[in-house]
Amino acid sequence: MAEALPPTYDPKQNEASLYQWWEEQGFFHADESSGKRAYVIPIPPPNVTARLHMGHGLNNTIQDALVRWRRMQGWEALWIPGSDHAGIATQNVVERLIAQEGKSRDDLGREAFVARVWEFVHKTGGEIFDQLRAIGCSLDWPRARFTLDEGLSRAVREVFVRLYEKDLVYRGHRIINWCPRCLTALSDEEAETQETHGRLWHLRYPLAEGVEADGLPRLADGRAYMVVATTRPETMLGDTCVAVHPDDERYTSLVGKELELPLTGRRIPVVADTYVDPAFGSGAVKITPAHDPNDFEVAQRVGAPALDVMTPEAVMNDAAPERFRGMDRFEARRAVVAAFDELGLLEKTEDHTHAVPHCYRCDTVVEPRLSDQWFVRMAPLGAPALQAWRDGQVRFHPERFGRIYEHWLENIRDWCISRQLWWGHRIPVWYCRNAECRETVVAREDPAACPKCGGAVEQDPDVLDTWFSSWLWPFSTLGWPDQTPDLDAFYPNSTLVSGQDILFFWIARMIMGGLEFMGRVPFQDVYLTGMVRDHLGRKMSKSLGNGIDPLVVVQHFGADALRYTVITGAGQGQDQYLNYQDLELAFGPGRNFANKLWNAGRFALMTLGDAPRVPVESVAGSLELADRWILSRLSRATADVTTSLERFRFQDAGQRAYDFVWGDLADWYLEMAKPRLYGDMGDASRDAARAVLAEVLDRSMRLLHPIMPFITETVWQRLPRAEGDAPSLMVSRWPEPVAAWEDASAEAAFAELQDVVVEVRRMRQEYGIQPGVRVPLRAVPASAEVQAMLDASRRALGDLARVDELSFGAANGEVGASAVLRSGTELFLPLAGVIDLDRERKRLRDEATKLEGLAVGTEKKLSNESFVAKAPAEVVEREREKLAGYREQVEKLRGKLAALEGVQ
RNA sequence: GGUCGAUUAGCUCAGUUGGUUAGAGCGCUCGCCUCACAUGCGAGAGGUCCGGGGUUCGAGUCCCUGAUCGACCACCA
Repeated sequence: MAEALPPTYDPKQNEASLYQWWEEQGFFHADESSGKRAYVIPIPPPNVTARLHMGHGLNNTIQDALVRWRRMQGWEALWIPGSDHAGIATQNVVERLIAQEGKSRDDLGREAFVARVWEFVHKTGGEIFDQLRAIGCSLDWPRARFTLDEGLSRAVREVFVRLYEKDLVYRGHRIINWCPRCLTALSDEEAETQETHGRLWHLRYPLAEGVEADGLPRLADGRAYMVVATTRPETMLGDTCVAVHPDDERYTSLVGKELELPLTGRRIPVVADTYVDPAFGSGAVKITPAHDPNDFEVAQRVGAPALDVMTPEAVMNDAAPERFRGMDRFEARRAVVAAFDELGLLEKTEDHTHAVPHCYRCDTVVEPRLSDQWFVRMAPLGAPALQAWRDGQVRFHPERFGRIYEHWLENIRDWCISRQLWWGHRIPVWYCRNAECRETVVAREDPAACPKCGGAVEQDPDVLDTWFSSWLWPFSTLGWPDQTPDLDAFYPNSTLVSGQDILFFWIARMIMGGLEFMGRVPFQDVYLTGMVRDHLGRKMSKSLGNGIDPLVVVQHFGADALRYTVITGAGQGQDQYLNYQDLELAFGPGRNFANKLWNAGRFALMTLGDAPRVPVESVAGSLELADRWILSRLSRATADVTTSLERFRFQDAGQRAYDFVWGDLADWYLEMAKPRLYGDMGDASRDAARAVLAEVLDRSMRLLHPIMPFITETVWQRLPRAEGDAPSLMVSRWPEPVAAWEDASAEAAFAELQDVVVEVRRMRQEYGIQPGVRVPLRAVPASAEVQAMLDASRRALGDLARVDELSFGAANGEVGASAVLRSGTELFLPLAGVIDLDRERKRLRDEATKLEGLAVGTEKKLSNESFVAKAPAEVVEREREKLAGYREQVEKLRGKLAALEGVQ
């Protein structure tokens, strides 16, 4: 059996088949009727057309680690897979596809286009699911959902109708963010502001003919004028007034009078509104109600009309003067500025940095546009969501995101949910075509006719924002609005793991939705991951070509290596940096760790063989120091890993398990146990070592399973099974710390042993003693206890240190290498003739000097009255002990030096 | 313009409520193909904890301030 295992672990041979076995065995399935406490994670549904990237790799690994851990702890753990129809994104992809055939969506028509998108989704949509399988995600596949499937569509419709009935959804004629490329409205969140270096143009608006005023500058022809500043000069074509502050004395006499709007021949009034900041620019603001949200509000207050001068594509329309018609907005901008300049109406141009909103899907500059759209009234939904956080019903990790959430909710604005797209949930609103009636029908079932007049109705052509289905995810996936067994068992969910970028898009809205429709927060904990960046700190992106394909990593390093790397690569909520040019640097350590586990397993197979598992309790009488030490360390590691997971400290959990397995178990215990396991130390000793080794390895695999599921299962399957064990590690029990194993004195004694061994190795290295050379070691232990420990570990110590003869006794000033350990134990290697005595003298002197320095520092500290008076007694006591220790060591070193005096 | 992060070894990161000589991995140097593992074993070098003030017996840790990088929010045209 053992010989069959190659010395190097090959993840490719294990992972896919292991995953398939888990899935076939039904281990991923959560039973809604088990009655066990439920642990549920709502997956952030990836876009249906998405391919897995490192961001998915990170947050799905964390989710899987949590689900696997809770499942092992005995919870009914549910993780439902799903994907998002991703309205704009998917529609854009398909539009590009058909564009290659020389067609537009209008050529196809709505029905055919939507059919085409479905076809595309069915063909490529499942790809990301296979990729999640490849990294080991234990998702309950038969429960997979899609935001546009029948059930979720019903939930969306129910929610829209309910909100309409409560007057929380309404149709409004407002300025919204409009993408002139996608030709749809966007929510405020979908308009991403980018810092842009632009210009601020100062334009002169002359007073209209027959209007006079004092104190204004004058043009060459004698007309007085006002100056307005703008970053978007083309919008002046749609100006319908100029606003000044009512208290601005420069302009009070002008309020109510008219200006001539250049290039248009229109006369527009000067109005007063407190929105204007008199200190900024000229203190006069051009008002373009149809193309700026603030201007729109000012116009509403002062009763100015709105004049839309652009087409949906942001091309100047027929309302613009003829010479500008048909011009793109940026072309018109240049033309307007040139025209002002020509007329002597361009006062000045300044450089100006400001935030410009861009479409989050295609990066086109957003054009504010006046239109009819559907909105959700957010204030009534936001208040309970804010309160829930304040009450501690929802907690963010890291905590600071709570304040960001709070700030957003306190300033929440209504949510524009209608999109002028074809791919998505059609808005369940019908309008009566009877011009006399015009009834609006909002209904759960499609109406055949107008309920008021019996006339024909037509459905609103728009669809809903993609996020309008996502915010229902935690309960819509469980069958809501029906009262299903799943909903009973699994709502509320438990933990949400997500990127920070969708805190507002998704997380905050889910909390609002959960409270509104289910009456309870959808989850208690929210863990926000940082971003995966390249080694230069840049976002990974297709255009920069600096991304890392998780599947390539799985191929070359294994899923466990990927998972280990992302788990241990960043602190809570911190960004992670990975070098796409050197995958070995990033993922090598994880692969090596998996290989370490593999080999620990091989070692166990070779030494434990097919012998039945013996419980540790049954060998309690013959446990040796190393046994007691490793069991104690294991219990503490178990407690630490569990605590770290509970606190969402994944990096700590991974690191702690790694340190235990590699640093304690592999480096020390396995080495010390070898002679015993080979039978050199007698049967009792061997049996004790076997029992302990089996126990410790078993528990180590359990501890690491949530992070590295494949290798741990692979090793665990080959270990001797304990009575009544589960068929798979993934459904076995999470280990508990064992108080009875924790043994401070064993740990202290073993630490002394480690000191001895390390020191011997150091001396051998220092003096270049070849591995095969036998050198006698003498040790003068500080106490009978250490003496006993050294005796007990004699064989193991010899093996580790590669010192074949050990003799314990006084060194008597004999020439050789020597060392004094922290415990006071003195080591001596008689090396006359082997070593350079001058070098040894120097080493001893240096060591003594260093210790003297430390002693002086400590002495000074202790002679400080304030320290002694104010520091805690135990701290002072510790300092005293330190000082005594330093002095003792210095004494011994001096003795050694003296012994070397005069020796050649 | 607000708010919030980050800055510790060449690189990627830990460092719990202030308290032994600030840690790990990778890289580097040296020695090892030692019967689980060379994806390994052993030893070692390497740090003004971003700068400047302050509080304290004591500061990587707390306060103030500056710098650099980053994120989020924001209607100053």
